[in-house]
Formats: sequence, structure tokens, C-alpha cells
Amino acid sequence: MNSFEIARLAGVSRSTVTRVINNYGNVHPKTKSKVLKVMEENNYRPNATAKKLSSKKSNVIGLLVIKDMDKSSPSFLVDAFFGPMVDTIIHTASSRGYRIMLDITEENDKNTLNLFHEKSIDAGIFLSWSNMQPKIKEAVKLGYHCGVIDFDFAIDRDDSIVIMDVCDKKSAYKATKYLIELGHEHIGFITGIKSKRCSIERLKGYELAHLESEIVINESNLFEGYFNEEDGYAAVEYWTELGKMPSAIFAANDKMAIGALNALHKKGLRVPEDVSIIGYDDVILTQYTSPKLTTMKVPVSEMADSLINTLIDKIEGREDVRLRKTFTARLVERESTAPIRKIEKK
Amino acid sequence: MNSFEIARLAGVSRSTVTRVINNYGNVHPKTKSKVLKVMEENNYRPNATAKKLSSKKSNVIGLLVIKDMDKSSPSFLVDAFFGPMVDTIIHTASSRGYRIMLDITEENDKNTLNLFHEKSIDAGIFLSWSNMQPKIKEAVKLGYHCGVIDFDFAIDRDDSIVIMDVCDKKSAYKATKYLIELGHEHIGFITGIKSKRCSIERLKGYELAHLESEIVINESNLFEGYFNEEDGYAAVEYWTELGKMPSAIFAANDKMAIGALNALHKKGLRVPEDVSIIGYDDVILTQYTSPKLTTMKVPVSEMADSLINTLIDKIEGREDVRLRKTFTARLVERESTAPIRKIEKK
DNA sequence: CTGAAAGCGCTTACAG
DNA sequence: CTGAAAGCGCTTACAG
Repeated sequence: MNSFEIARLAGVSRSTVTRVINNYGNVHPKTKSKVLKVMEENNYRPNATAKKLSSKKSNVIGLLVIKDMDKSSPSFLVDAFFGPMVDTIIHTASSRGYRIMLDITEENDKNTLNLFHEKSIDAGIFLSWSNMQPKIKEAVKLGYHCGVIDFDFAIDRDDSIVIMDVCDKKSAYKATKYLIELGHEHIGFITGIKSKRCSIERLKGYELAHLESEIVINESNLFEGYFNEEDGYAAVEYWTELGKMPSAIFAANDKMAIGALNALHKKGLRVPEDVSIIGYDDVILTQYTSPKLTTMKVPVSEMADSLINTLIDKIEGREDVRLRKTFTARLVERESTAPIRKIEKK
Repeated sequence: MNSFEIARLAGVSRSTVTRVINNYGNVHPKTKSKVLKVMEENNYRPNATAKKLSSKKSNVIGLLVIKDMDKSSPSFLVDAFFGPMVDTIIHTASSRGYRIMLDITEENDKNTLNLFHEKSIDAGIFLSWSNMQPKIKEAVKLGYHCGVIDFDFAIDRDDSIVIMDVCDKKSAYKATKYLIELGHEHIGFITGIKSKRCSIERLKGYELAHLESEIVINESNLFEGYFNEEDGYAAVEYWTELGKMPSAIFAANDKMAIGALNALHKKGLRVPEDVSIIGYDDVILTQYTSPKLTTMKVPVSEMADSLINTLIDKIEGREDVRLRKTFTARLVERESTAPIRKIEKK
């Protein structure tokens, strides 16, 4: 059963059937209802592939996931960001009549842009922890709109690229400021990998909050981490040996905060009575530690929602869209932070 | 740039270009290399949509996720099963040259089979906690192969349906047997929702292990749960009030085991010294509780891998494929279980 | 408001 | 081993 058959049965031309299918409007009501009836009776559904070929529009958006070579974990979806992000993207896309086609490739894989070359999609979203700028530019050159969550690379502005990013500096500033307002002046900071822009920005935010409150940062308050649980553990051991345990610790991500929490427990220090801890990300686990971890929540779902919506606006030719939006992490106050103890002040 | 252009530039017919593209073999080596060269020079890539339309084969498999109406959570990917499952499916499909098209609908949504009706996919995999049997049958009637992970519904055998399931009875039997071998005779069981087949099966496994070891089950050892953390907590309170705390607890899922663990901590009972606990599922969280939770791991990735591979075999016309495979959960021994204390035996 | 014709970019028999 | 023709099932101008 195809549009030709429907046309024949309804006594009209294929053009008219097309008009009815796509609700073009310029069809006589009687003709329209007749065609509709015939389609209904024959349980007819237009062939999406044929439609795509002739109309040059697929209503499919590619989700290009680039596997991280570093991580042995095969499971990108279990990632604190990718899972909720993909989830939101699919939901929102679906509500706007778009389907998602998933493609997984590795960094520097020459097949990354296959979906574009084959013309299987209308636009693409890149999900990756590595720098996708070159690939994105290539896709844009091919004539496509692209979307990306820019966690770390300061991607160039371009009229075809929709970008959502997080202001790490401001977010880290908020976290540090919060601790300072609780009365802490001796705040340990477990940094992220130093080569990453996000780590540098977070450090800047930490510094800014101190500067603003005119608190001098002791060099020994800084401990370089690599985003792993062990690093948080090591930081606490470092401060213990040094005999300079901070009254509050800010970790550049939740995993390290959890590591620090465990180390503190082991040393017999209570959280938050003896030491406050704040993390960054708002991983699910933070709700299951004891005490529950106070952290900075990165609004991944909002970012993903905004990304896909803006991208679709762009595809559909809307002109008044903001191509770039910057988000700030939000403080989620749980149980691991408290005002500095008065006894200490005495 | 299309196949016609390539044909012209290479001085051959479009048929020959098609033969080269698809590696049909019956092409003169010289002709082939010439065509290949022209394609290369022009950075030509066949249009996937056109190919699909003429060949009736898309190399796209639909992943039909059916949202659970019960759960308020928008995030199906964060689910302990769906995340790793989708992940594995995409990876394996990709390695075999298939793409995944994602579609999310709700239960009883009349659009669930759209991807089939539109002929956008070659086959479909259903991911759902509700009974998809009717929808699957409909898709089969439309001429498609389908795949499904059957956690609970005992889906009928059919030559077009690939089914992977878990033997809950055997898995629960293994868990219970393990506790019995540790010397426990007074084993509490927190059941799942009683209307679910998987809950009934798990109860049967629990009973079977007792029967085999000739241990009589005290009726008060059973506590009806609904798969939530609170239920595990309530179970422990129930046994406390009754004054009949089991020496070991088997919870029908990890969430309830965690609830029980928390309740035990609150009551001042030590795990595993006073009470052993074993869960079911192997959720990530089980590795972060203290003590770490012993549990029964459902091999989701293996199941998903087997599912997609078998489905593709079927699509490609292989005849010697096993359409149904049954898996058993595997014991993951961590820290929450121990032999019964000798003092208690005195 | 409606229709006839051409086209989207491939593949599939068929013939040689 | 190769080519000419027809076809997949739609949509897009164009003409009326």
C-alpha cells in the first residue's frame, strides 16, 4: 500500500495525497476527508525513507558519542553526565517530532562523521570529553548544524554551532564563598587535572572567593588531584602528615570528595563537625554517603534540554535563537557542611 | 556528487558503480580500482537514504523504550538495567554495521510501532517493564523480527522473536543456598511485589533451597516488599518488634537490601557479624555501602549482547540461531555476608 | 483547489 | 564482466 494506491482508491492524484499527508491546507475539505478515510481504511502510513529521499529532510538527529580512550569503562551511559543528558535529549527531541540516531565512535576515528556524509541525519550533537572542535567544523562545512556541550574546550562561536557550557569559575566561586560564609578560613582545595581548562577555572573561582573576602590562601591548602577517589583520600593523608588539616575541604568533583570523606572517617575525624566537605557534580552517590554530601549540581538536564531545543529551532530556520548559553552549578546543601565550630575560634 | 557522476567520471555505468560500492565481486579488477579511485578523489559517499529505499534494507535497528507510567523518574537510562543494556546494544550493533534508532513512547501509546509502520528500521528491540507481548506480536505480523529481554512475562515462543530471560527461581535458589551453606537456618526473605512473576519465582527459589536442606520456613521470616528502600527498612523493624531477627536476610532487590542495612545500623546491629545480608541485581550502589553488599548479579550486558547478536543473525537470514536463552544471576560475594557466629549456635 | 511530470540517488533484475 | 531500463515511494515545482 503506497500513496499511488491511496490516490487511485480516493480518485485523486498523488500530489493531492501528499498534500493531505503533510497537511498543506490547500485541499478542498471534501477531498481531504475522502483521502483521509481511504488512508484510514487501509491503515496506510507513509514510507519515511521515501519521504526523506524526496524532501531532503529526515527529522532524525544524530547523537555522536565519542568514547574516551582513557577510560576502560565501556559504559558511557552510566556516566554521571551522559546518562541524564542522552535521556533528556531523546525525550525532548521526541516531543518535537524528531528521532535520535545513536552512533558511537572513538577519538580520531575517521568514521565519526559518517552519519553526515551518508546524509542520514538533519543535524548532529556531539557528546565527548575530548576536543571535538575540528570534527564539528568539518560537519559545519558539510552544511550541517551541530550541537555540543562544551565542558572544557572553549569552542569558537559559529552561526551553525549551538553550544551550552558551564561557568566553572563562577560555580567554584559559589562553593568557596559558601564555605567562607560558614566561617571557614582554612579551606583545602583538591584540584582537578591541571591541564584541563575546567580545573584551572575552578581554581580561579576558589581564589576569587578568597580574594574577595581578603583571606590569604596558604599554598599547602592546595592538593593536585586527577578526579579519582584515591586522590581525595591522598589529599586528607597529605594534610594529616602536614599537621594542617583544613576546617573545610572543597573537592573539584564528587568522587574525590567521597575519597576525602572516607579518609576522614578512617582518621576518626567527624564530618561535618570536625571538617566540612563539599563536592562538585551531584553524582547520585552523594545521596548515599553518610553524611550525605553537599555538592555543586551541574544542571545537565537543563543544558541538554536547551541544547536540543535550540538545535531544532535552528534546523527549522528560526532566526531569533541564542546559540550559546552558559550555566552555573547550583549549591545542593546536604549534611557534609556546617558552620565552623566555635571551640576552634576560641 | 552521486553515483551517476561517479559513473560518468569513471567511464562506466551506474550498475558497475553499485557493484563496486557493495563489493559484489563480479567486476574486473581494473574497472574496480578505477571506480574506487574516482570515488576517493571526489570524496564520494553513497546516500544511505537512497540505498535504503531501493534495497529495502536500512541497517538500522529500533530501540523501543517504553516509559513506565508508575515511575515519576524521567530517566530510564539511569536505571540499573536499561543503562548498561542500551550501552551494550549500541556497541555490539555498531561493530556489526548496524545503527540504533531510539524511540521512547509510553505504555498503551498508539505510536509505539511507528518506526515499523514507517519502515524506518529492519528490526526492533523492546525495552520495557510492562508486558509488550501484544505489541511485539503486532510487529511480527507486520513482518519484522523483534528482540526482547523478558524479565517478567513469559513471552510466547515465536520464530520471529528473540528472547533473553533470567531464571529468577534458580538465581534466588543460589542466593538462599549460599546463606544456608554459611550455616544460616533462620533466613528472612523480603519479597518483591507479589503480583509480579519474578517475585513469585524468587520466592519459589528461596523455598526450594530450604526444602532441599530440609529446613522448615517459619512464616514470620517472610516480609512482603515492593522493591523500595523503605520496604527493607520496614522489614527489619517488623522482625525487631516480633523479637525474631533472622541471622541472615535475603532481599529480592538491592534497594530493599540497602534499606535493611540502614535499619540494622540504626538498631545497633552489625553486618555481617550479627546479621548477614544479600541483595539482588548488583546495582552500582552496592559497592559503596558499608559494608559493601553481597548480591546476585544479573548479567545484563551479556544478555543484551546476546540479544542484539542473535537478532542480527536472524535479520541476516541465519537459520541455526537459538531464539531463546535463559541466564542465571551470579553470586558476587562482598562484605555483607558471613558464616553464622558460633556463639549463636551454643 | 488539483493534476501530470520529473526527480531524489540508489539497486535490481534482465540481457548480453 | 558490463550496461540500459525500470523501480523504490515519496515530494516538488509548474501549469491550470
